[in-house]
Amino acid sequence: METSDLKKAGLKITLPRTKILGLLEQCDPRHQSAEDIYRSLIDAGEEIGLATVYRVLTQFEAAGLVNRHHFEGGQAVFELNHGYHHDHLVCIKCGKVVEFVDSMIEERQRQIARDKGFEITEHSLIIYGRCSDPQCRK
Amino acid sequence: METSDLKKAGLKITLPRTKILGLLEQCDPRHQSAEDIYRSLIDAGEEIGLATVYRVLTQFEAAGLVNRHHFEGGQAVFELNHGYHHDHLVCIKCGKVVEFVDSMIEERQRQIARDKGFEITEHSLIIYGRCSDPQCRK
DNA sequence: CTGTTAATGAGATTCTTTCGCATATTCTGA
DNA sequence: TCAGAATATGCGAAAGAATCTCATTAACAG
Ligand SMILES: [Zn+2]
Ligand SMILES: [Zn+2]
Ligand SMILES: [Zn+2]
Ligand SMILES: [Zn+2]
Repeated sequence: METSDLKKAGLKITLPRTKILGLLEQCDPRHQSAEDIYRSLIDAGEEIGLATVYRVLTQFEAAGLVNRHHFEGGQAVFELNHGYHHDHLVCIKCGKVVEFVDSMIEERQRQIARDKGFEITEHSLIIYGRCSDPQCRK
Repeated sequence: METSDLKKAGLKITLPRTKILGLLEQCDPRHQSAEDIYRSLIDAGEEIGLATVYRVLTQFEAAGLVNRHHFEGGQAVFELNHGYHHDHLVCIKCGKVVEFVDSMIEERQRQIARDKGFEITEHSLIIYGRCSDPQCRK
């Protein structure tokens, strides 16, 4: 992901935008809330406002650079769009997020929409559970 | 659904609870927000507080009488639990909600969770799109 | 460099949901 | 039937997430 993508989206290349893009690029917490990003930047000594983080993420979303998901529990999470659609498994204990794609599920959804006379625009599939960490299985 | 279910849940049989249960019983708008329910009751001349509606719905949910879903757009919606699990198709134009069940999708989810080492507790599958109404297809 | 235009930060604001508490209602069992 | 204890209610305040307003600052085309 590069700053040139910002240009393509008609967005000026500004410090806040490049910083946020930088944070979104990390793979470790691929799914981060606006507040997570804000905290990371503040803790790193950057001067940025929470409103800017929300604004920028919303613009990135509109430009297709980022996807927003509403997992349970308050804040939306954002992730860099890495090209292919996927769904999520979320651990209700530790918050771990695992991505998956299942072509059978995708196909069945298309079939169901067809049957019910719907034109799909998008979908959200989130499986909640306890991950394999022993701490989470207690 | 009867007031005896309230007793079973350890809840006193009060006017607000029976009124809310009554509204949830209707099939027409099966999926209603707390505010929808509040408005219906106020418009019907009942004296009730919004906080009570939220409180009661949360208790109903805890008792397994009601399910809460977070469709896009602000408020959560509630529906009477009619025994069997189902997922939802939501029209982004008119808000129409269609329920469906697909055993293949359900099975694939179990399989995916197994593969990833997750113990499923629940899941949320919402398909967004435009329904067959010509108004919604423009 | 400089002017125009867009972007930012801070705080106020909206919207949804929950809390706290004084008052009112249930319901038990005398 | 009627206390009295235990719960529930309504109201307003408060919390939490996200957006808006607007004066100030930064980006970048020329
Ligand atoms: Zn876990
Ligand atoms: Zn993801
Ligand atoms: Zn429609
Ligand atoms: Zn439903």
